Amino acid sequence: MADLPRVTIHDVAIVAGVAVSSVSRVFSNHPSVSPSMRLRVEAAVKKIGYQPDLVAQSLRTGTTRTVGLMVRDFSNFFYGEMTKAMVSSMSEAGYNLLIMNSPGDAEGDSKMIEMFAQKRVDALFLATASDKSEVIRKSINAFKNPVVLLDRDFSHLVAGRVFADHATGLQSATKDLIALGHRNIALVTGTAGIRPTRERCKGFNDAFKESKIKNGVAAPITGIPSTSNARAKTKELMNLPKSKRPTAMITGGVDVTIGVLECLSEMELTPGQDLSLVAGDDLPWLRVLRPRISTVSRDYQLFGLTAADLMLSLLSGEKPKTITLPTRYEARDTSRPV
Amino acid sequence: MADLPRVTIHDVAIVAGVAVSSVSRVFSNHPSVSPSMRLRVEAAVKKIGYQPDLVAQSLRTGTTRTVGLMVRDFSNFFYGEMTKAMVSSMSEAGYNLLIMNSPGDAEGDSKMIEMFAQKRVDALFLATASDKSEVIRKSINAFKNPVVLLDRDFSHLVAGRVFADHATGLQSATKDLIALGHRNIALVTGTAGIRPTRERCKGFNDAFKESKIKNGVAAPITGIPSTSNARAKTKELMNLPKSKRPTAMITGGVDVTIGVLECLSEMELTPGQDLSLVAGDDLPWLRVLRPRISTVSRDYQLFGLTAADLMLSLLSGEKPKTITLPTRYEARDTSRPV
DNA sequence: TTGAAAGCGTTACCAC
DNA sequence: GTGGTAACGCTTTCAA
Repeated sequence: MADLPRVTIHDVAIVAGVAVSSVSRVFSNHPSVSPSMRLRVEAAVKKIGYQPDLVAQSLRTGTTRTVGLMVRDFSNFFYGEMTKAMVSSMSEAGYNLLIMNSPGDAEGDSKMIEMFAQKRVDALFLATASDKSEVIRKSINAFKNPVVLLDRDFSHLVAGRVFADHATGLQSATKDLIALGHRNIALVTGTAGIRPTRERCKGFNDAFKESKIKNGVAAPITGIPSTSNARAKTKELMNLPKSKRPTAMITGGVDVTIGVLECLSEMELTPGQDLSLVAGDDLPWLRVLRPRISTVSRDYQLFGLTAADLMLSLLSGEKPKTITLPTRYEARDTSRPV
Repeated sequence: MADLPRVTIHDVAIVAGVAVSSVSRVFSNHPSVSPSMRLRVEAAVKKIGYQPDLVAQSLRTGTTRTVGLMVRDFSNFFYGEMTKAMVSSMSEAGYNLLIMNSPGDAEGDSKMIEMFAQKRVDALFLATASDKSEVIRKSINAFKNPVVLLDRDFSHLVAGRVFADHATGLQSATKDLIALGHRNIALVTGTAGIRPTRERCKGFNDAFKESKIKNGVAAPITGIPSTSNARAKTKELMNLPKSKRPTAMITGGVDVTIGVLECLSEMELTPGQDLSLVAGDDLPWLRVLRPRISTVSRDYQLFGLTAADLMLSLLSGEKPKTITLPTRYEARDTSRPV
């Protein structure tokens, strides 16, 4: 436990018999350093095992080579895949990721962002709990380094944005179900406070408008944040009198999908038979389920990769832009005629 | 983009008309600071919107209140749940998590650990690619702050350890299958370079030894790291002539489970009917699968929580210890007589 | 209780 | 090309 004193650039200077500034130059590949100097310094470094202190470097240079990442739920498969891709890309470029859980409320998110600022991160990846909150918007605005929003759409905010085109996928799915004769379709999804939900609702509603059917029941059910919530809501829907019960369901988000499936399986209802079902997000294990569930899918890792690329471009001084990634509706065994 | 100069403790001192040291004392709740001083400083802080610079603090105090976390795969459900729990617990205690992907090889892991050291993290959570590598052992040893190993068991290393008792769960599962008449059971799992695999093999082999059956084929198949590998290996096994084909399979790890299920479903083989199957790790969606797959389950979030608690105890100066968390075999529809 | 000043380990400017 | 030195923003003695 004896805290042996740290080996500093000073020690290297002494051992090599040169000035600290020269040692520093060697490390930063400064143009004007003689070969002999480089050799002496490198020998000394090897001899005493010096490693630069990144904290001191940060204080001096004002850059930490650390980027903050805040999401709501790391155990969510989408965020897991995304994080994995981001960590790889960013670390290749010499950046580390500092992670925080979004507390789930605006005040909390705001505090987190300020925390990141105090840690002096060079940039921020953000999937905030809401993208309509003025408090959050303010703290993002106060943060003077690059920001990339992950499927969040604050207005009047200079930031990079990566979007998934949920609307188009959802619209295709809904149109297909309508074409199959469904009139009462339930879209069960998360809070309207964030973009993905709003986009899903939009695609859903647009499909109904477009097809001009009468008696269509297109009431998106939002505010279902968790697996257990989704399970309960599904039960409620399935227990409705037959005339009011939806003949098809569309889920929004991975948690909701699991909850809906859990409920159906509890109630011994078979999707594709007792009702039609479209999962609003793809999951690897959906492939082993029988019947095969229709999905609106997209590439999660690509999302992370794209966000990282965008971030690196911002970090190198380019202008923020918005990139929208496609989603694709895949009809499988559970898109059936009424 | 005009980088307005940072508001420092110095500015506060000037505005409040006091010394910087006094401002510092107010912030660190030093006992000897008069109420009037506190008021003046707080007013000044509010007036100019000062927020302490954590990097400068770190350099001065030698502590970053940042803990490193290295795992192989954030998209793995287990690590996701674990990470989530850790981030919560640690951040409650005022610590942030800096994350890195394990490159998957010893040299890479070693470099990452040195990187963490340069970033001066206060401690390290580690799920290394191997726990038999001397290179990795050395870099962990060179790291002078607390370390908690996540289901990794380096010998001769002072570190906290959190283990899952895979052996017991696997042993129960294997015994059950043997009792059901299975003699040729395939355990398909990851690399033997890490503890979970070794423990699973141990439990598996112990069950065979203990039951003293003759002609038992107990050859664990290790070195299957990914979903696609598992799928290929399963295909190979299922295509074996009937006399050599296993009548039961046990998977080790979440990726393997998915791969095996994918293959079975491709080959139109039904677990519980065409062969018995035990998933060596639980997953939330296993509950919606029919037939219901037998599993060896454990509490993932508890794992993260326990690791965080252990870490905090180390951080407060307590001695490292090893905590082993239970696993539980749950026979469901896919543990069937031969 | 308060203030002055040293120093944490770097980098970058300025002489030489 | 190299060396000295002043910061970076903070905490922590040490005096007063």
